[in-house]
Amino acid sequence: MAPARLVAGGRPLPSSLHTLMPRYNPAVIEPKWQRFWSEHRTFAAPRMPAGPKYYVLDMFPYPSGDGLHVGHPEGYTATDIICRHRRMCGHSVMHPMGWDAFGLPAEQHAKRTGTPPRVTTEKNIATFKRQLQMLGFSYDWDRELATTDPDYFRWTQWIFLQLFDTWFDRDQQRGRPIAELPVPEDVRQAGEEAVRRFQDAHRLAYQSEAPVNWCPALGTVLANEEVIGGLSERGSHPVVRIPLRQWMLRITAYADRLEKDLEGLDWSESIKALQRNWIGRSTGAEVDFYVGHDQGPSGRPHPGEFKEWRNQRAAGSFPDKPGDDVIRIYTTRPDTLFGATYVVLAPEHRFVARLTRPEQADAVKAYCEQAQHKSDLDRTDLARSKTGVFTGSFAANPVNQRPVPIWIADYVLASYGTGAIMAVPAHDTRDFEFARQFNLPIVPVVDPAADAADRAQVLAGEAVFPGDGVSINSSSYDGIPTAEFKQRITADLADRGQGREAVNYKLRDWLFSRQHFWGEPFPILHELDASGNRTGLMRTVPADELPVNLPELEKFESHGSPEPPLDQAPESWLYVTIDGQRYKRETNTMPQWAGSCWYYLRYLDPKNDKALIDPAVEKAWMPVDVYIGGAEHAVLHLLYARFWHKVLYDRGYVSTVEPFQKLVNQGMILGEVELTGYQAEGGEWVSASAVNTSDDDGKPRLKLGGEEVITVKVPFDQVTKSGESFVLKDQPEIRLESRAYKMSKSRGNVVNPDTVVREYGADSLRLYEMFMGPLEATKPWSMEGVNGVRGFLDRAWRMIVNERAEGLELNAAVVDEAPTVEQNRILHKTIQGVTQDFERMAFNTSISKLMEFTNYFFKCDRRPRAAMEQFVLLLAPLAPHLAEELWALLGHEITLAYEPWPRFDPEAVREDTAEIPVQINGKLRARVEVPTGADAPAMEQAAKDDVRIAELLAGKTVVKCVVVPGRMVNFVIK
RNA sequence: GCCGAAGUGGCGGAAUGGCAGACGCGCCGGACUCAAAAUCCGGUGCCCGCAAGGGCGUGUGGGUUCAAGUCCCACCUUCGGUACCA
Repeated sequence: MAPARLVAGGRPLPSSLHTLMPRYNPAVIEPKWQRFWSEHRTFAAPRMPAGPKYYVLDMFPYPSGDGLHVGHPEGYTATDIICRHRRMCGHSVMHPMGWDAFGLPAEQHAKRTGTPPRVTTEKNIATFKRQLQMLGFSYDWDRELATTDPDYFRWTQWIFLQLFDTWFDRDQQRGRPIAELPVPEDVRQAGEEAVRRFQDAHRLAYQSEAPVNWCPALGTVLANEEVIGGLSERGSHPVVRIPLRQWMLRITAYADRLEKDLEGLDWSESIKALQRNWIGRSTGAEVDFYVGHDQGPSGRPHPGEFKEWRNQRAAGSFPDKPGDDVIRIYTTRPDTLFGATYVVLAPEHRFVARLTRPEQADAVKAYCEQAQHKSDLDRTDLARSKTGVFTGSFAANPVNQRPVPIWIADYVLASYGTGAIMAVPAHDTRDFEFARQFNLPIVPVVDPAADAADRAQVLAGEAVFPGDGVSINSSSYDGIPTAEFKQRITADLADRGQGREAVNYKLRDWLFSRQHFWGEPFPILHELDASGNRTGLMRTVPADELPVNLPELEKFESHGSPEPPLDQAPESWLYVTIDGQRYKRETNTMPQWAGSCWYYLRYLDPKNDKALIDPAVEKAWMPVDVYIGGAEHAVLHLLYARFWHKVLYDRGYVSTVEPFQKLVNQGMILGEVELTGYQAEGGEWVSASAVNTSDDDGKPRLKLGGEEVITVKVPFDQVTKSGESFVLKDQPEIRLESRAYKMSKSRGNVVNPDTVVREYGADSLRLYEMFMGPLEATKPWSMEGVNGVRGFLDRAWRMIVNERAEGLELNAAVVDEAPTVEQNRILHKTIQGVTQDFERMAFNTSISKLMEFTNYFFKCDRRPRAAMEQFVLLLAPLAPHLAEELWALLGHEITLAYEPWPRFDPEAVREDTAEIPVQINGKLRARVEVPTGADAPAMEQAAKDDVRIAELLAGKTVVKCVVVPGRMVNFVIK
C-alpha cells in the first residue's frame, strides 16, 4: 500500500475543508487541496516499488525568468493524469520534478547586473515551483533536484570521470576501462608518458584543437547543433570558426548502437526517423586513388610505379591507414567508379600542399585561406554556385588506370568520410554542377530506365541522374543493376587491395566544453611545467574529492575573447599543487546538456552520497515507462542522454540498455487565432492574395509593385467566410489571413497560466489543455474554450452539489438508491470509454465522454450516489481538486488518490436491441431495430421488412446482400 | 531540394474500412427575469423543399472495395525539421 494513504488513512479531514461555499469556487478549493496533499505527502513515492512500478517522467524545465508558459503544463498535465490514474490502478508510481538550472540567461543577467547566477536561478526556481504547485500536479517533491546543486553536479562530474576512464572496444562494441586498453609494444617501450598520451587519445572524453564555432555576441563557443545557417540557434548571432582547445565526447563510437537500439523503443516513427537521420549512417566503399610519392613535371603518377603499386596491393591487402602515395576517398556509389572524372580534396586535406604544382600554388593558397576564414554563414550564402581550384596534379582511377585531375573545393567537407571524394558528375548533382562550372568531363555510367524522361540527356552527359539503373561504359561490368554492381565492384576492389566496404556517419563527436561560468566545472587538472605552461598531461580530481565547486567571481563581464570566465577565478581555486607538481584547473565548463543527461536516474535516489544511485533502486525502477516533452529535444537531448546511459550500462552502473521506453512529444500551443488584413498607404484595403508576406525583410509588400502595406488586426464580427477564405463583410473581395502564431513577447499573444488560474481555476486550465485536441498536435489557444470546460466543471459541480443551499450540501437529486438499467449502462459506457482513452492518451475524448455523462445525469432528477461517486473517481485524474472536494462531500474522509479505479462491467452495457443502418448500393436509406444477437439472415429479413426499404427494393434485382452482424446491412441492386 | 506531420462545419476537434461531424465553442430559438448576466431546454454541415423527402459533402484527380475521412497511386497547400554528409 502506498505511504500517502497510510498517512491520510482514517484521519478526518480538517474542519476547514467544509467551508460554506455552495458555488464551485476553485480559488478556495484548489489551494486547500494542494495544502492537504503537501501536508500528508500524498504523492510521496516509496524508495522501492511495492507491486507493479510505473515511472512517469517530464522533461524538466529550464527555470527562465519569464516563469511558466502555457506550453509547459500541457505535457505536465498529461503525465499527471497518467500518474493519478495508475495510482488508482494500484501501481507504485514514480513522478518527480526538478530543474535544468544551468544556462546562459542567468549568466548574461549576471553580466548586466552583477547578480550572481545562483541567486537569479534560485529566484526563478521558486517562481516555477509556485506555478507548478498551483496547478496541482502530483509530484513527489521530496525528490526535487536542480542540476546546479553541488550534490547533484558532484555526480555529473563523476560520470565525466567514467567517460574519461573509458575507451571504446570496436570488436566488442562496448566501452571498457582505460586500464584494459591494449597498448602497442612500441608505445610501451617509449615510456610512461607515451603510454599516458596513448591512453588519452583513446578515451571517450578527449581534448581536441579543432576549429570551433565562436559566437562573439554570446561570448561562447557553440556546438555544431547550436548553429543554424551560420547563426546561433539562440538569438541568431553570427558565428565564426576559430581554433580552440576543446573537450570532446566520442559519441560517434556509439553511433551504431544508438541507431540499432531505436528499434525496440516505443517512440513515434517520426522521432526515430529524426534520430536516424541525425546519425546519418551510410554504407559504401573506401577506395584508394594512386598519386605516387612524388609526381614528375607532368603532375601525373609515374606509370611504372603505379603498376608496381597495383601489384603490391594485389599481393597484400588494403591498409588500415592510407599511405602518402594514395588519396583515399569515400563513396556510396562505387558502381560509378568508371564515371569518376576528377577527384576533389577538402581545403583542409593534409595533401593539399604536397599535391599543388608550383604554377598553381598561388591560386591554391589563396583559395584555401579564403575557405578557412569563411564563416559558416558565408559558406551557406555561397551554396548556390560551386567554387574550387585545380592543384595541377592527377591521380589514377584504380578501375581504368586513367589519370584524373585533383581539385580542391569547399563543397567537400574535411570532417566527413576521408575528406576527399571521387567526382562522378553524371550521377551526382553537386559534382555535376561543379563539372559544368569548370568544364570537366561528364561520363554517364548508369543507364536510367528506358522510360525515364531525360534519359537521352543523361546519356549525352547533359543531365544528372542520381538514381539506380544499369551500368554502361564500365568495361567488363556493363549491364549490371546498380545494387548488384556495388557489391561486386566492392568485393573486386577488396581482392585487389584497392578498396574496402566502409560505413560513415553524419554524426560528429560531441563538443562538450563551453566558455561559461554557469556550468559544471570539469574534474580535471592540467600539469604545468616550470614556466607555468601546460605540458599536455593531466590528472583527474579523485572521485572522493568531488564536487569541484564553482569559485566566487566578482565580475562576470565578457572580456571579448574565447578565454573562459573561470580564467579570472582566484588563484587559490585555479592552481593546485600535488606531490610538488603544480597544476591548473580546467577552466572550461560543461554544456547545459550534461545535467539533463542523467537526471532521471538521480530522482530515484536523490540523497545518496555514496553513489549516483543505489543499484537495487535502479534495477527496481528503470527504465522510465513514459517520457513526455517537447519535440525540440527530439534529437540532441535524447541522443546525448541515450549515449551516457549506454556508457553507464557498459561500465555496469545501470541495468537497462535504453533509458526511456516510451516517448511522447506534446505539440506546441499557439496563440489565439488572429485575422489579419492589409491596407495600402492611403488606408484602402488590399486583399491578402495580393500581398507577399515572406519577403527577405519580413515586411508585407504588394506582389505587384512591391510597395509596403500595413497589417491590421480585424475583429471577428467584421468578417465572414467566402469559399476557402475569410473576407471583410463590407468588402467581400478583400481577403484576410486567418492563422494562429507561435506565442511570443513581441507579438503580444503570450498566455500566462497565472491569469488563467486566477480567472478559471487550475482544474479548468488542466482540462482545457487536454480538451484542445490530441496531445501531440499543434493547437491554437482559445480563452472561450477555457470558458467552455469551466462550464462543464460548473455543471459537474451542480450535478452533485445543491448550489442554492446556505452551506455545502448534496444536491437533493443525489439519492441512495440503485441506478436504473439505463443509468447503469451510461455509467459503464463512461467507465469503459474513459479507461480506454486514458490508455491511449486520448484525453480529449475521455473528457467528452465525461461531458456526455454529465449531460445525461443532469436531466435525471434521481442521481444514484454510487454513480456519482464513480463519476468523481473518473474525473479525479483530470480535475483532481474538484474531484477531491466532491469526494469529501459525498461522505469520504480520506483522499481519493488511492481509491480503486472504477471497474467496467460488460454486462451493464449490453442492450437487447440495436439500431442497424440499412444501405442500398452503399447509401444509407433506413435504420431498423434488431435483437442484439441477430444473425445475418435475421438482419437481412428485418431490413427487407422495413417499409421504405421494401419500397426501394420493389421491382429491382438484389444482386448481393452484405450483412455484417451487429453492424449494418447493404443491398446491392440493379 | 530532402525528411516528417497534417488538410473534416463559422472555429477547436470526433470517427477498430461499416450511420461523417461525437464533445466543446460560436450562432439561432424558447423558458426564467422589469431587464440583462448567469442558468435551464431545444436547434444548428451545405443546397432544394411548407413538409415528407431528395441532392451534395472529409484539400485535388484517379484507383481498390458491396462499402473509403480511413487503404493504394499521383498531385496541391500548410506547418515542423534539415541542408553541399559524397
